[in-house]
Amino acid sequence: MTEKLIFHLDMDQFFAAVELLHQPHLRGQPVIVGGNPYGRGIVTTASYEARRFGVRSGMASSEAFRLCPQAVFVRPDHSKYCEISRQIFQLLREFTDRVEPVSVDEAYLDVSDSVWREPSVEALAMKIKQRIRDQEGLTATIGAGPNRQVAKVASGMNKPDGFTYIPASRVAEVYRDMAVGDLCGVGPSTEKILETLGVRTIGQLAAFPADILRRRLGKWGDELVRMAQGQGREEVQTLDERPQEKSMGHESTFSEDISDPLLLLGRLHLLSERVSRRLRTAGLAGYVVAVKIRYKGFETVLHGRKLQSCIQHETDLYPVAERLFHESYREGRPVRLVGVHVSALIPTSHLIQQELFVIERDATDLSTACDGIKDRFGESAIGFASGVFFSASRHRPNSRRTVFYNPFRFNPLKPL
DNA sequence: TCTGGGGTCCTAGGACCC
DNA sequence: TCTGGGGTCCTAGGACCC
Repeated sequence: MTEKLIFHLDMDQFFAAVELLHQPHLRGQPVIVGGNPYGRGIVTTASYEARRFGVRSGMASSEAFRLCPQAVFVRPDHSKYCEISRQIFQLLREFTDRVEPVSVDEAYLDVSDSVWREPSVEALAMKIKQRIRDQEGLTATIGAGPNRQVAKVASGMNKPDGFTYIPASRVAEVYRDMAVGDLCGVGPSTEKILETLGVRTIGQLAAFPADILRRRLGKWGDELVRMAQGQGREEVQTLDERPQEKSMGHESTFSEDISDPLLLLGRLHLLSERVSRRLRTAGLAGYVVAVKIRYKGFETVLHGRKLQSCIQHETDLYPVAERLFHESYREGRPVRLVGVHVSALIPTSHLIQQELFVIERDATDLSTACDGIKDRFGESAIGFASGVFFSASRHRPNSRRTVFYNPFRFNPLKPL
């Protein structure tokens, strides 16, 4: 059996790059795609110019603004990114039919069968990068290796617009002095645990006794050692092969903390509607409902329950969410976020036995009618009265337009 | 400084049954 | 009256990823 060759492709500063394509006059300036710097948003993507000021994705927008007050803040426009992403994935399938999307801007490609048509691994990677540049005007970084984990580490080594190939024979040498945090799956918490064991580099991790690690990290300990030794999954799953979703949910953070149960329930109602609409679109129903409440101070509680029969419509989902909310909400405490999640999903086509899936005829008719209106006029065109309060205030007429929050240009939120 | 929203996977404790 | 041990299911929470 010949060795596999996996590519990990990562678009460079994708959201920011797309914004720069649409607004070329912003080139060379620090651009931050993310939430309102005066509100509770976070940075989704920072351009490389903004990163020079220490701005990182995941950081609070307010913090990013403090670090880089001259930055141009742009509200994310996901429909724009999805469209370009779709075109890129289509292009990738010209090189191999084994493409696995990880997110809008990331994919694994199994190029084991196509690389032989090219003079080298690098030549194939350059060809793919060039195609993306020609067609979309965007740059990508590619990492190559014998499996997904190695390819992923490789793509992280040389960004942006880079290419790195780590053949199996060179993994140990390349990994030896790299930080354990460079492995995908090792976050701050695992890194801290490893540090207490005296493990800082991937080389040290590869030689660490697996049984000690297993005691501290469970199964994950074994997996980590294997990853550090350069082993990993080789298979790439195309969209058709991808397993069905396991859970679906929506949550939303208030611009200010709220402790009025009626307002909290109003938002829960709106979220229940959105979740059930997605369930219907996907042809799924779920047995487990959970409500999430994040209080002021970030303390988060999740309260859920498995139901006798599975549900799909908001007329079934919301009452359950409401009950769960009343069971767990600590009266009077300010809340920053609420969420509704449905899991233990099953395709409705599998529900042949009538008793397992009792749908009220009225609920179906109502949902179908609402879905039709939303399809034609948009998501906020119709909703339950208790949810509309937020719906109306959130969806301002110009909310689809890119908004500059930068106070030196235009600040719709706070006078200087 | 103060932390979005969409997910997946794993663990641990308690209930319950045999 | 006190007490096992294994297995499964449910629930809550945490770590991590993009």
